[in-house]
Amino acid sequence: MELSDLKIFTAVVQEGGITRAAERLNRVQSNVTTRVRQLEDRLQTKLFDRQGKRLILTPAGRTLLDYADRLLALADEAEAALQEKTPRGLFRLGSRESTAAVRLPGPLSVFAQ
Amino acid sequence: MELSDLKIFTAVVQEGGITRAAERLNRVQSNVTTRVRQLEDRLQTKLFDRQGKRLILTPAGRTLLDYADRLLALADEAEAALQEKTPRGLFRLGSRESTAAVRLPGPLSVFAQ
DNA sequence: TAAAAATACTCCATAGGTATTTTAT
DNA sequence: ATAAAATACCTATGGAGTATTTTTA
Repeated sequence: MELSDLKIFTAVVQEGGITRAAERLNRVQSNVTTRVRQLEDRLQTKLFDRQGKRLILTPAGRTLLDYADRLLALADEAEAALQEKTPRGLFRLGSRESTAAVRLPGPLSVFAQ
Repeated sequence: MELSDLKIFTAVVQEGGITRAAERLNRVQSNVTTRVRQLEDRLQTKLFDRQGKRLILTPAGRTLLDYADRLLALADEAEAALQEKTPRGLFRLGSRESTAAVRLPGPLSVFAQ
């Protein structure tokens, strides 16, 4: 199961159909159809009940949808965190005691809080 | 960014090297090398500092690791939830008032709580 | 010099596209 | 008759492997 599978799956649910989902995803209808089926195969779970055209979420589909939303949101958050230009992480600084006392308080006060 | 990328990334961190990660993943060393580099390219972020053999996590890598762990755990949880054989979801049941009063309390008590 | 990462290449699986058919409004 | 999903088939991207080279401990 990949994030791209979940992106396609949620698009189908949100758009209420494969064709419209494909349009939004800038993909082709047959591709979306196939990806959804493959996802169902891999998970060994039916995600939609096909009543002709209508695609209706199964309870399992509903369950997956909840997780998919959370996973995609978390993935977005991760990517955003990495784009942060603000320096992060541990910063070690060494100096002589005398220098530290005189020189460091000013510059370091920038990072207070 | 796909879950398989994150699986590879975390394996490299946990095993402390590409070769050992490759072994654990039943993949080949060059493949793991490439996947890690591609991930860095896509995210436009260096995840490791290469000091010769040694791979050392950058702060950004550290950040991604946290998210990766959460994402993979959540994905596992999702798959597990779908394998649950216990029926889930909304269950609608119609009956005549008289039937309901006499016939339903017994069977339905199974689902109490 | 031994062990690990990087590089260059080859191959194949599969994702994505085109065209058509089926199905249900 | 229309619109959407399924199916069959083709193409090509990129993931995975083999072999080799580079690097540093």
